[in-house]
Parts: sequence; C-alpha cells; structure tokens
Amino acid sequence: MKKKSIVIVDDHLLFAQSLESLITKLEEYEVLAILKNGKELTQYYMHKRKVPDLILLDVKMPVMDGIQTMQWLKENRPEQKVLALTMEDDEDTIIKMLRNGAKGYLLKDIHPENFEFAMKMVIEQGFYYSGKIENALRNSENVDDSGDFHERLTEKERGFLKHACSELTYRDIAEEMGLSPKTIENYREAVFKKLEVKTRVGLVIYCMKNKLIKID
Amino acid sequence: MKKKSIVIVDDHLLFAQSLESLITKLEEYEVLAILKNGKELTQYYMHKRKVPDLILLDVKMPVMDGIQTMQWLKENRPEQKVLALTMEDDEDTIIKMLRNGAKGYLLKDIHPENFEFAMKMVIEQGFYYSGKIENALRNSENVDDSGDFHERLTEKERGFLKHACSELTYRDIAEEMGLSPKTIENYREAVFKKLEVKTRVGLVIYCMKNKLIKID
DNA sequence: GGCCTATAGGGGGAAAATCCCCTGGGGTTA
DNA sequence: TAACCCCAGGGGATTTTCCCCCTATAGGCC
Repeated sequence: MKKKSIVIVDDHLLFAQSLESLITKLEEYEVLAILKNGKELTQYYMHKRKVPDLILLDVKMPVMDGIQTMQWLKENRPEQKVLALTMEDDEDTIIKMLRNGAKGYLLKDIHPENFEFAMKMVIEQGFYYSGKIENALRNSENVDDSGDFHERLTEKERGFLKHACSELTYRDIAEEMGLSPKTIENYREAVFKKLEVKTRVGLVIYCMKNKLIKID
Repeated sequence: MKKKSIVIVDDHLLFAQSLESLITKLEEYEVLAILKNGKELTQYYMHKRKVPDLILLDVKMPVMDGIQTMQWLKENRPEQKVLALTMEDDEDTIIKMLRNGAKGYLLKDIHPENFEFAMKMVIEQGFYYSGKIENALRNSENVDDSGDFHERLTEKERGFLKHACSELTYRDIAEEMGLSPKTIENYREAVFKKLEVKTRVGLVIYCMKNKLIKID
C-alpha cells in the first residue's frame, strides 16, 4: 500500500518535528514537509512540489495564520484535505476553520490514537467530526451569524481602538492621534454601535475576545 | 552508556507522545512516563517510581500548572532537574519558573537540535540558558520585584473584580453583590491601589494579562 | 489596651464618559 | 444629481468614574 503523504504547517518546530516522528512511526504515512506558516505553504505549492494527501494545519501562527491559510486554500486548492490542529478550543475559531473548508478539527490534547483515526477519516472519508465540533456547529446554526462586527470598522476607527484599550482618556487619545476630542468622540460612538458595546470596558473586552489587540 | 531517563509532564497528549517519539529516536534517552499535570507527577513520586534524570515540564496545564509544580518540587525534590517547556514566552512566567528552580526554559518553537542540546546541558551541566532567558533575567533584576499584586486582594475585592470586568456600572455591581454603591467604591479604590491601575479599563487589562478572569 | 485590617457605609466634588443633537467638506456610487 | 459614507468638528446635558475626606464594627495580634 502506498504511503499517505502529509505536510505539517506549524510554527512550533519542536512540536512539528515531534509530530513527524510520531506520524512516521505509524508506517502508513510519510511527512513531505514541515512548514512554519501559511506563507510557506503557498510557496510550497508554487514550487510545484508534490501535493500532499493531507495538510495538518495549525491555527495560531505568525505571518499567515490558519484562517488566512484556509481562505487561500479555498481559493486556490479547494480540493486539498486539511485537518486543523490547535491548542485553541475557541468555538468561533473552529467554526471559521470549518466554514473555510477544513475537513476536521483537533485539539492538540487529543489522544494519539484518535489523532490517527482522524487522519485516516479525513483522507479516506473526507471528514472527521469530534463531539466538540458538533457542538460548535450546532451552536453556530442557532446564532444569527452576523459575522465579525469589527470587520466593518474604518481605518480611523481601528486606530482609535488601539488607543482605547489603555488607560488613556479620550482627551489623551485625541492628542495622540492629533485630532479634536470631539472627533474621537465620534469614533467612540460609531465603534460602540458597530461592535454593539455600551461602555469602554465592554469595548476592551470585545477587543480581547477577538484578539484585536495584543497584550504584552 | 546508560540512557538518560526523562518524564514528560504536559496536558497536550498529542504533543507529549510526539515528543516521546522524537526523544526516543535520539537513542541516548528513554521516556519513563508521560503525565498530564503536576498532580500526576506528585503521584508518580509517591509510588516510588524511578526518579528521572530530567523532567520536561509544561507551564500551562489544568489541575496543577507548571509554577505550582515547580513550587512543589522545590519543597519535595529540590535536586530534580527540570527543563520548562512552553508556548508562553511571557517573561514573568519564565522568571517565576526559574526562580522556583527550573534549570532551563524552552519555547516549543525551538529547533529540535537546540532542544537536544538543552536537555544535554541541563542533565550534564545543570543549567541551560538561551538568549531570551538572559534577557528576562536581566530585566527582572532591574524591576523591583513586588510579585503578583493581585495575591494581596481580599475575597470581597476579588468578587468585585469579576463584576468589574463587564459592562456593569458600579451601581449595578453594588446591586449584584447586595452592597451599597459606596462600599463598592471602597473596593474599587483599594483594588486600583493594589493593582496600580488608574482607570477601570486599566483594571480590565490587568485582569486579562494575568488571566484573573476567563473570557468566553 | 493600642494597632492593624477587612468589612460596610457615607459626603462632596472634579473629571471623564456617555448620549443626544448639529454643520460642513470630500468622495463614491446608484 | 442625489444619496450615502467617511472624516473632522462642535453644543449641551446626564451619568459614571474617580478621588479625596470621614465613621463605625468586628477580629486578630502584640
């Protein structure tokens, strides 16, 4: 039997190479390449390298993350089978990945036997659904999917957002941005409406939830 | 040459077992056990199992995390060599781990060759310092280490904190907690001082940074 | 007894945030 | 061309937040 080919896309080199060891041990699979992000995956395709039977795709990556990568694949390689693999058990992320064509979704704390089963399922049957995913999908059906509010923000509003997630007053922000406090006030009101928050604290929490702002 | 023995403590089973494959491939090492958290490690010791030459310890785990585990080890197995291994490149966490006796600290995105070198160093030389760690330590020397501010909060103040990370006004919070708005006001002021924040937004950001509040 | 802290409460006031309403200019597009 | 949106700004009012001050009880500690 011919070995199934796999490409791993994950910025955690140690994990990726460890995973390679594990997969190689399974005999039925071979790892064609380990790539650090979606960008490298697009380059992999451009060099007309062998198309893998399956891509193991991490979600949280620098440069080009899992969701961006799925969007690119949807456009350019819609037939590519992808198993998303991540630490995040954030439902929104799961849904987004599946919406963009991922055939299955695994958390990295999965038991290796299930992992093997999931790979097999996606390659042979075209999909793998775990209990968690079914939950996520069921929940998402009920939710009137209005998408990400923040995608409708203007550039200026996004700029305001960055400053709003701090201890600056609106007056400070106005100075920082070289604008009138009243203009900032307009941004605030617009952003509040678009993101459906009622207070600045609500705004900050929205940003955190949706990882619009990096905290470190 | 006798193989060096290793225990892996990591709740991400897939990663842990993958890592085992990688380590086993190196020939010089053997993995004695894979444990899911610090609690399991303490149980491992209690059953008088073979003491490993090295523990690979994840930081973020449920039940008993890396820092708690290091504190336990410091008390009960001060000689145990530990290499901390994590996704988090949060400097505070690194410093805390090292302060509690970890002999080295690796991010999971390390190159496997460096990983092997780090294991060798910790087992044979007793320590491993990467550039990042030296930075972290140097920075921490300058910082007047006052530890985690939030550990000095009272129960009531912590209760207030939970409600403060929301769109509730202080009046709402007072109602929610069945107290006078003025009492809430006292909590606010005390918490602001203890956490060294100046605004409610600053408070929320502090909570997020230190994961005092779970957002989902 | 003094001293400290946690708890619960209050007065008063200044500064911010929030919420309405409004006027323009400039660009896009139906 | 009219409708619409983004941008920049403003008037005015109400809440909320924030920052001082203060009292009082109960418990622990020296």
